[in-house]
Amino acid sequence: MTVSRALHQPQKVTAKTRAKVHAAIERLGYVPNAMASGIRSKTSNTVALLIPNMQNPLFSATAHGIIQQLRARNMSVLISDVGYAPEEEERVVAELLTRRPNGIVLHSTTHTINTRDMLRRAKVPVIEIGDLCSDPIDSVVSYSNEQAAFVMTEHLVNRGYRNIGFVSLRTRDNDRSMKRRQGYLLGLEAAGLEPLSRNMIETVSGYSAGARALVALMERDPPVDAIFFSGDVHAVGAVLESNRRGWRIPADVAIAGFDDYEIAEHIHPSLTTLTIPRVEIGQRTGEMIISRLDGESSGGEVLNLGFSLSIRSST
Amino acid sequence: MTVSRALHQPQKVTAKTRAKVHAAIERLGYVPNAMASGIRSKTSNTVALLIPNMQNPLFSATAHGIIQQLRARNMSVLISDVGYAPEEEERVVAELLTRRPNGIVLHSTTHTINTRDMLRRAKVPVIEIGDLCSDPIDSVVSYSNEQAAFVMTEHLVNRGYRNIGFVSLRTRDNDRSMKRRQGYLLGLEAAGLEPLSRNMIETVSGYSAGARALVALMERDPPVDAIFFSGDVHAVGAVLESNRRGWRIPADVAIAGFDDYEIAEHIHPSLTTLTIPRVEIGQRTGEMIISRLDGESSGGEVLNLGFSLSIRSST
DNA sequence: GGTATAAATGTTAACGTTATCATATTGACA
DNA sequence: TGTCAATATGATAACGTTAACATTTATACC
Repeated sequence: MTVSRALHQPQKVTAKTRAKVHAAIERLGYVPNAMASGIRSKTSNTVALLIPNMQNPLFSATAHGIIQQLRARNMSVLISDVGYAPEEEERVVAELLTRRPNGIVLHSTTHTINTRDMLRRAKVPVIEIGDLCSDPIDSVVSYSNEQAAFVMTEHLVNRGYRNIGFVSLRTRDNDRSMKRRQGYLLGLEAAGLEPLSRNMIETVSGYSAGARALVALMERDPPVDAIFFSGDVHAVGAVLESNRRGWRIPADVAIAGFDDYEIAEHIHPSLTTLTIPRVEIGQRTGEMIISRLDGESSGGEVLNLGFSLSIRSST
Repeated sequence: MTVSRALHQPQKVTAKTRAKVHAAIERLGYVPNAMASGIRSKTSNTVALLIPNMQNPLFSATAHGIIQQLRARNMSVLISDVGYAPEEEERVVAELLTRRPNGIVLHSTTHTINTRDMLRRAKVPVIEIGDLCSDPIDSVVSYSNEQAAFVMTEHLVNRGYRNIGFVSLRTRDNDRSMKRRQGYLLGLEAAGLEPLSRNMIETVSGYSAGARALVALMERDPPVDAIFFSGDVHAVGAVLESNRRGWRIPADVAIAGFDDYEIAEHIHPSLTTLTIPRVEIGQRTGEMIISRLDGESSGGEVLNLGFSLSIRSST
C-alpha cells in the first residue's frame, strides 16, 4: 500500500519513506503491473482508436494528435485499422471492449447495429471523428464533409466554371465520400446547375485512378471545365497527368482537391484544396476523453472544428 | 470456470452447456475482462509498437503489417510515436512495460542504456525494425540501410555520374540517416571517388527542404551531376523544383531517392529510388512475435528482408 | 507532559479471471 | 448391472494491485 501511494500519491508519503520505496524499486527492478492496477481500480488508462487505414496520412495525423495528448497522462492508445467494413469494425470493437478502454475513438461513422449496441451497453465514452454526423453514438469531434464540399463547389462556381466534374471513392462503402458528393450536389443546385451523372466518377484509390478519372472526364462531350476530386491523392494524380499531357491548369481544366496533403502546395500548379485540422481533431479528442475521465463532462458533445478553403493556383 | 472454458477451449465443453453459456452471455451482455484474464494467465495479448512518427507512411505501413498479422490472433497493438529522442523513448518504454506486452517493437535502433536495461530485465521479446543493426537488443526484422545506400551510389556511379551529392536529415539524431550516409561514402570509395563535404547536406524534413538542398548543390562550383536524397520526400521536392526551374532530369542533374513513396513513380520524371518491403517487415515481425509466444523460437533472430533498387527515369 | 488532531503507515478484502486439483457424470464393456 | 476410464463440471486459490478502513506516529498547543 505504501508503495502504491509512493508511486501514485507521493504527497501522502514522507520523503524518507518515498526514498526507501524508490531504492527498493530500483534494487528489485520492480515494474508495476497495469493489468492488476486496472482490474482493481477499474480504469485501464487506455484509449482504443479505430481508423480505416494506417497508411493514409489523414488518419495517422489524427492518431498522432490523440497519442500526443494522452501521453501526458500516461494513457496508451490501442490502435487498429479496419478498412471500410463495418463487420470487421464490429469484430475489432468487441475485442477492444474486453480491454475496458477509457474511451473509444472511431473514424468511421457508419456502424453495424451490433456495434452501436455494444458500445452503448459498455458505457464507454465514444468519439466519432470522421464526420460531423447527424446521428452520433455519443460525442463527435470533426468537421462537416458535406459543408466543406459545398464550399469548394461554390468556389468553383464563383470562378466561373459551369461543367464541374466530381471524382470520389466508392460512396457505397465510404460515408465520407457520400457526404462530400452530397455537398457537391447541393453546391451545384445552389448555383442552379444541373447535376450530370456522367460527370461523376467513382473509382479506386491511388494517383493513377485520379489520372484516369481526369482523362475520362476530359473526353466527355462537352468536356468538364473543372473537376472536384474528393481526395488529394486523386487530385494530385490528375495534376501530374495534366502536366504529362500538356493540358493547362486551370485554363483547360481547373482541379480541386480535398484534405490538403503536404504535397498539394508543392506540385505545379499548386492545388486548391480543403484543409482539415487533422492533428487538432486528434488533440481535442484526447482532451475530451481526459475531461470525461475527470468527470468534467458527460458525453453527447459535438465539437465542430471546421475546415478552411485553401485557394491556390489550380483553380 | 465452465464459462471460461466455453469461450477459450470450447471442445472441452458439451454442446449443450456451450449453448447455455452463450445464451447467458447474450442475456447478460457479458464482456470478458482482458485485464483480469491477463493478470491470472500472465499474458496480455498485446504488442507495443514504437515508431518515430505516425505521419510518415514508411512507419505506418509497417504498423499496418503488424496490426494485420496480430489481429488474426486477437492480439492488440499499443502504439506510440516518440520522435527521434531516445529519452522520450525511454519514458514511453517504461510506461508500456507496465502493460506487460507480449512483445515490443522498436523502429529506432539507438536507445538509452536504461531502455536497453529495462527491456532486457523485462524479458520481453524485443524486435527492432529500422535497420539491420549490428548490436540488437534481441531480434531484428529489417534491411540494411547502409547496403541499400551503397547500392544506389553504385548505380549512380555506373550511370557515369562523378560528382554525386548527398542529402539527408540530421545524421546526429537519426541512426538510419547515418547508415545511409555511410553507405553513400562507401559507394564513393569503392568507385575511387573523393567524398566532398560540400556535397553533403543535412536538412530538415519536407518537400521544400529537398528543393532548397537541390538548389544549394547546383550552385556549387562545379555543380553536382547527381544527387542522392536519403528520403523520397526530399527527392520529390527536388524533382518538382527542377521542373519549376526548367532543369532537365537527369540531363542537368540526376536525382535518386530512398523509400519508394507511392508518388515516386507518378511524378515526372519518375523517381529512381530504393524500395523497402515495409508492410512485409511488419507482417514478419508479427509472425515472429506469435511464434515466440507459441514457444517455436527463442529470440536473437535476425531477419533480413532486403530492399530493391527501383530504377526509373530520374537517373 | 498530556491531549487532540492530523498525517503517515498498515491491514484486509476485493477486482474478474484462470491454474490446479477435486468431484460428478457419461459411456464402454463384461 | 457394475466397474473402470474418460470426459465434463465444479471448487478453491491465486494473479498484483488498490479501496476502504484501522492503527500508529508525528505535530500542535496548552
